[in-house]
Amino acid sequence: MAKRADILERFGKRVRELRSDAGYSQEGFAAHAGLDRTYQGGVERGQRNIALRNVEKIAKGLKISVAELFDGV
Amino acid sequence: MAKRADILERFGKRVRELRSDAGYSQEGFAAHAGLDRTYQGGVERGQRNIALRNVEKIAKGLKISVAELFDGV
DNA sequence: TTGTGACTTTTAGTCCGTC
DNA sequence: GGACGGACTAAAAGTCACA
Repeated sequence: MAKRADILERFGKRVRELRSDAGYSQEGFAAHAGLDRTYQGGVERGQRNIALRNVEKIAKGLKISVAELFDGV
Repeated sequence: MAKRADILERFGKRVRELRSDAGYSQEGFAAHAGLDRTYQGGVERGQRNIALRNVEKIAKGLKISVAELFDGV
């Protein structure tokens, strides 16, 4: 599958920025958002083709909209 | 799993609007975006928890950014 | 032109761990 | 605090025939 991971990488990078700006560790944020800690790490590394429901969990965990989460992605 | 399908439904509705505003049928758009006709239909009906790579296909098919696609969702 | 159920294959997503 | 691996289960991807 995996052609170029760009959208996943850009998304992961964006999540990492927002998550760390919010003062969370990966593990802390994952617990907060209701995700697995290894999954969160994989998303931030651009290795996970995350589905919409989990995108929403991240947006909610960051207290922003999904559109904002994709801003610049 | 499935709590309320809202994000999927709202996303599907948004896709349907944009797709039909762009003058495409489901079938025509699906072919254009590289998806199956019935898959596209399922997305628009909020029945598919679509992952990021396919979200991107739809955004590209509509010639907008993913952030724009989620605008108002 | 779209909805829908059913189906197989692939991958998302969880959970254990180590470095 | 984060990267990464293995093994597993749940669910997404993708396709079909029929309404």
